[in-house]
Amino acid sequence: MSLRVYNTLTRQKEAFQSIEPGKIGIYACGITVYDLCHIGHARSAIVFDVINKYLQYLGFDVTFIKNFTDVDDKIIYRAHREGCDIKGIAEKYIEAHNRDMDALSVARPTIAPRATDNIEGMIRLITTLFEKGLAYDVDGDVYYAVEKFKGYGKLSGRNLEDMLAGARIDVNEKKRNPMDFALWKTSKEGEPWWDSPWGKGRPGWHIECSVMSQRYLGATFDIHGGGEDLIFPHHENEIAQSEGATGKPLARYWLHNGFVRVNSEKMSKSLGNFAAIRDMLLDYHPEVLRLFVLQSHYRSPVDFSEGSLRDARMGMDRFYATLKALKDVLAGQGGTSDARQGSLTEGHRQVLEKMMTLPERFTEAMDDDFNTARAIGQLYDAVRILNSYLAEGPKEPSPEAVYVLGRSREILLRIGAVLGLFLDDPDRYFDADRNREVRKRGLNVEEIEGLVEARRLARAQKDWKRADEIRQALAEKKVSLKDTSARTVWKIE
RNA sequence: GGCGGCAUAGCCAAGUGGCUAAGGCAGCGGUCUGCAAAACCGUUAUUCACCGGUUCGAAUCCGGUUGCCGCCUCCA
Repeated sequence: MSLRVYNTLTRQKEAFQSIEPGKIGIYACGITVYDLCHIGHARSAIVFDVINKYLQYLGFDVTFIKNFTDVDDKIIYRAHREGCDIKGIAEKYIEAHNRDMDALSVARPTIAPRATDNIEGMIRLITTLFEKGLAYDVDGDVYYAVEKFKGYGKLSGRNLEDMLAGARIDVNEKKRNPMDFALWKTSKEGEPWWDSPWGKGRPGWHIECSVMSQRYLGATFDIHGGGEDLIFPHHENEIAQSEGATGKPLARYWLHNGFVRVNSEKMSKSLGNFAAIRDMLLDYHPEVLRLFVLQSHYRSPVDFSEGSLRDARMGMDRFYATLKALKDVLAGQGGTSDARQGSLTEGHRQVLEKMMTLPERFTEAMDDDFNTARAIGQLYDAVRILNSYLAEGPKEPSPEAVYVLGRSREILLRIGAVLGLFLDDPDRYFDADRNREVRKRGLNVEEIEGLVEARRLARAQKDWKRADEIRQALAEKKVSLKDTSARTVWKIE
């Protein structure tokens, strides 16, 4: 089986074939840099990060372009409010964006171009559109004449008549058709401006993506992606601009991720349920966020809530508990073994063979339109197999077991890396998790450890009643204890 | 008003024509444990919103009904 992807343009899954063998160009619409990134940005970024990494895992040489739109009404407004220029706002939020993305283990794009570095290209493209009769200017504003582009509406599945029937379109006397959109706008007093054949002005919203995608990936490239809300008007307009100018298809496959909701309602500023990535990361390990996102298919809507994230945390704990067990067993053995695959006895061999089918089951899931949810199901299966194997084996693992566990861990980590999971050290993961949970619940580490110590003394005297009272008291604070032969470890439920 | 999507166990969520309807969380029974926790084993949907139809065969295709949601305006 080979890769199939759902193409918004054709509304069906198609066999994926790159334009150039072994190479893939992806353009993902980045953010407009006027505010902190929220979990909707996080979802989109994580989804396309996994797509990027998976294509690389398949052996493709991927060029991944994600832009910053750094000139726009909202940025101008923000700059006015904060008393600085748009460059200052852009720098601030690009830096914040990069920090958030790094924290989420989202790989940096191959190139992250900025709109304001491509003004000349925009002017050239608009000039071409003029030459093709697709653009017109009115008092320094330039519009795209959508009626002149016959494919207009093909991506979003609309036609101009239907859209005009909807009454929510700006009345703008300057436009020949209400659906025409701005390519270039006259700059008002106090707004940033660039010289152009149409006077001092600034670009419209969609033009930058047409220019930058063509600059870095050519007239036609493999994959264009973004959130589903960009289908219309943004991507529709990009198609009109790019294809209108070049006469060639802009992208072969259009991929769009579904929306994020918060507590079952749409995330919006007016509802006050905007969750910044930065704030979420105070409460959850970044991989908990990734796991949560990847547990649903990328095109389905996803609902963030405390409960759903708690479940994701439980799942992530399960993975890391196994990784910790593997780490501990292998550390005790120096991680090496003389055993060989061919000489393994029955039980060991079966476990290793199951583990060795994991990559192929993973690929099968991912090849089906990046079905990360199914892929994660396979990882849980693998974890259960390993836990069972660990539970059955003797305390001191045999060289065979060390070999099997070592190989298994490699496989797990290699696949996890494609999803951006299992990148942390298990001990660090649990330490950080405990600190976060203690802080979130306003608990006191010294107090908990004092009680744990008191219980240890009680247990040493076989005062089970006292020991159980302490356990009960801690349990009420959601602190669970685990007695091991050496010591008692605790964790927040 | 136009366009589109979704409806699978208590919750989350795969599966989109045919083996026993993945997996996670929660629950229950067991093993382990002083008691627990974790882990493991077993168990939890004869059924996929509802009604028709196509088919040897449908959760999966078609038509209708109901409910929820998104886009059509800035938006990942």
